[in-house]
Amino acid sequence: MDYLKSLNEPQYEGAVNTEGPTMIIAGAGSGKTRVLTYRIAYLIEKKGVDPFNILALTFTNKAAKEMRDRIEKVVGTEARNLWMGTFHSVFARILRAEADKLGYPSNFTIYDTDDSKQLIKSIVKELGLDDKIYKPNVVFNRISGAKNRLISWREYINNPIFRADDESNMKPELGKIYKIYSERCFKAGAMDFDDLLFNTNVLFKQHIDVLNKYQQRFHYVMVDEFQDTNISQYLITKKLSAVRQNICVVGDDAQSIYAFRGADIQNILNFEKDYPDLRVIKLEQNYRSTKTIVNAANAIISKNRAQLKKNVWTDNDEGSLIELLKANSDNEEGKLVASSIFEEKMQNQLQNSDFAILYRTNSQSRAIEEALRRMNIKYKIVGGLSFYQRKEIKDLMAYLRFAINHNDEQSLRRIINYPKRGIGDTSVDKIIVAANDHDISLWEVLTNISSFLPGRAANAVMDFVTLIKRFKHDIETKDAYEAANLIAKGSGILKELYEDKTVEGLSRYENVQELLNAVKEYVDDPEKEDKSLGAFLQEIALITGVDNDKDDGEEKVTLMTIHMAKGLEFKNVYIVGLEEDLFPSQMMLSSRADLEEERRLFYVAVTRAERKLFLSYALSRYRFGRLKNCEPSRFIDEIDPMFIKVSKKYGKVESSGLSGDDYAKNFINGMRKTTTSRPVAKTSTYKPSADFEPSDTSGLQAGMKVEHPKFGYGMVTEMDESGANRKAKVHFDDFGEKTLLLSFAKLKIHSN
DNA sequence: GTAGTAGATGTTTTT
DNA sequence: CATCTACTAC
Repeated sequence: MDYLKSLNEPQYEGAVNTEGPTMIIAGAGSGKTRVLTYRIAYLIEKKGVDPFNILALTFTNKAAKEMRDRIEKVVGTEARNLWMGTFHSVFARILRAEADKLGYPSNFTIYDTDDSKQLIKSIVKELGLDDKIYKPNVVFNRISGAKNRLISWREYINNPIFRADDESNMKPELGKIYKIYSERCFKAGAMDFDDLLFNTNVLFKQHIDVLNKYQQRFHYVMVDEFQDTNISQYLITKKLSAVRQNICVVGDDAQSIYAFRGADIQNILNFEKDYPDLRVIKLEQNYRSTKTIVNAANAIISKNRAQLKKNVWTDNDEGSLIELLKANSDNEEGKLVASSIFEEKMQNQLQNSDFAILYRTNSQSRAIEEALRRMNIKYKIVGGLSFYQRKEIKDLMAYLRFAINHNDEQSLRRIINYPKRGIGDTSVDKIIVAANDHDISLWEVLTNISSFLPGRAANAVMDFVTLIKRFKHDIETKDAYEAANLIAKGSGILKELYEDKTVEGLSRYENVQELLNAVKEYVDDPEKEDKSLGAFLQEIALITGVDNDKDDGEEKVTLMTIHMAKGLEFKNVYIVGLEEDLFPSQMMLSSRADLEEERRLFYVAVTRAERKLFLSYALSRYRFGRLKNCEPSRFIDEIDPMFIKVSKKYGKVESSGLSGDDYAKNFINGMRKTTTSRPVAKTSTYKPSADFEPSDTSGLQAGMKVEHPKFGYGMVTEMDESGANRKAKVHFDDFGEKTLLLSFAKLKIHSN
């Protein structure tokens, strides 16, 4: 038990108190994974628990794999038998085994978000509804939200509150769409991500014997990142541990960043009520970061209203100040960051892998990438458009999926006319309508197509059916690799891509080959028992971009979204694009709770840094083909200026406006004006006059009336000249109180 | 009814 | 900037 000696007191408590309900509140960088790892190792080694009886749930496959590796290092290969994985993968596995009890085939397809949205889109179209009002995104989120709160379509339709809510949002048909969506998924033998959890709940509720079986199996249940669980997930773990009560959850309310996915911070805040004899352990010592970073992070999160009491502190050095870089444009921002990395590397003997660049949205990576390439700094992007989301991969996967599950509507839509075989949209719509109107399966329509379509189209469909039957035969008689190869060739996808000699076409062809290689690797892996194509598809259905990152051993700077940065740490971290409306995102600013989530997101990002933290923002950004004005993020103001050093070295803002890159872009776009302003928030009717000319703000004082090009008229309530930047608090008529950095704010002084 | 093309149109985060 | 939509020609 040597490893236990390396733990501090609360960590040790967390590792050895294995019986009864336990909640570990783990501040950022406090060694939570370590505690969880040793806890499991302790159970196996000291308590002699069979790994088969331990269930450990994580949020990403990566986290699961990492923890399994770490446990394996301590207890050896026995750790392989642990039930460890994401909620989705563990319960998909259980659902496959019990699928018949819910009326699903065991080879059910898993729809990703893309599939779900496509299906919603076609349903909206079939119902003759306006897709400007019933936007697939919005409808999907509403359905997803309902499922995550375990509200079935029946309950949804019968609930007057939802109805009233939807009607006031001008979307009275949402319940109907939810119903049809659920029915169509069921008919297609498909579950979406939320169904994996929703249906597990249904399974455990309807089949007590099944629940009992798994209650008997899992003697110990552990949940990592508990703050990110939604109700649906929480209830599953609660049910599973109901008999033995050995449930241990680890989390940090300050790091809850998945509310948009239904994560409910109340889970962690209310856990105590559900388990009155709960043991609560707090890990408050941060081992990762400097005092400056810990304090700056605490400053941000302390502004949140709902939180658990916790005092994160560190013994580490004071460290250097947080550097604030400002740039004229996103391209210049990229250059600043790239050259800063270059210098840091030289001065402090660091490697590329010591650096991470974090951003709020994936699209922000472009400008950074360009700059890094120019300075010849190697980088890798984690996440983003994952391999399995690429069109060519999805196409081939659709063939594989459909050859296994002949009722998978979304896959059929993808492949029935790709490559082109003379079956147009109208025919496809007819097929799907026929299946629904006559209440028969898609495959039945396809195999009896002459009753539904006129001659020419029917012939094309019959050829397609023959093709699929052949593929099915291949799958049943050959291993996954051979079958996939035959399907790639037989479908015509390989030929289609091979003939495309453009750069993109070439890379698509290579990607398909890459997928085939992945199948081969799977088949050749001695640890995999089931070598069928079905088994392969099941395994990769829940794999995402992060898990897929291949390491070729080269030292690289890591680029990723802040969400992906969870659980990682780097010596130097750059957070870019710290602009109002981008981070915090304007889409999130509908309520105070949403702003709190953005703060937690920022907190997570900040605490990734071990030694140095760089914040940067651009005053204008080239997005979606347009150049837009930006303002520095309010988060900069929420950190005590004591911790910030405005970098003079890099942040040279020239008054002339645009850098070379942007001039070039403007020229190409034929734009004479340097910038166009961002659209104003919905509630506002304010439009700045065309000749808006900012005034000199040097004499600005509390009580003065001002005009802002975006926020309209307001009154200065407070001036702050103490820090590096002069700031003014302004109460705007339409937008409430804002803090403005005066060196950037475009203000017109009207009177006093 | 299908295929090809020119023009319009969004754009958050992840399992 | 890639994807979707509307239009035209077969």
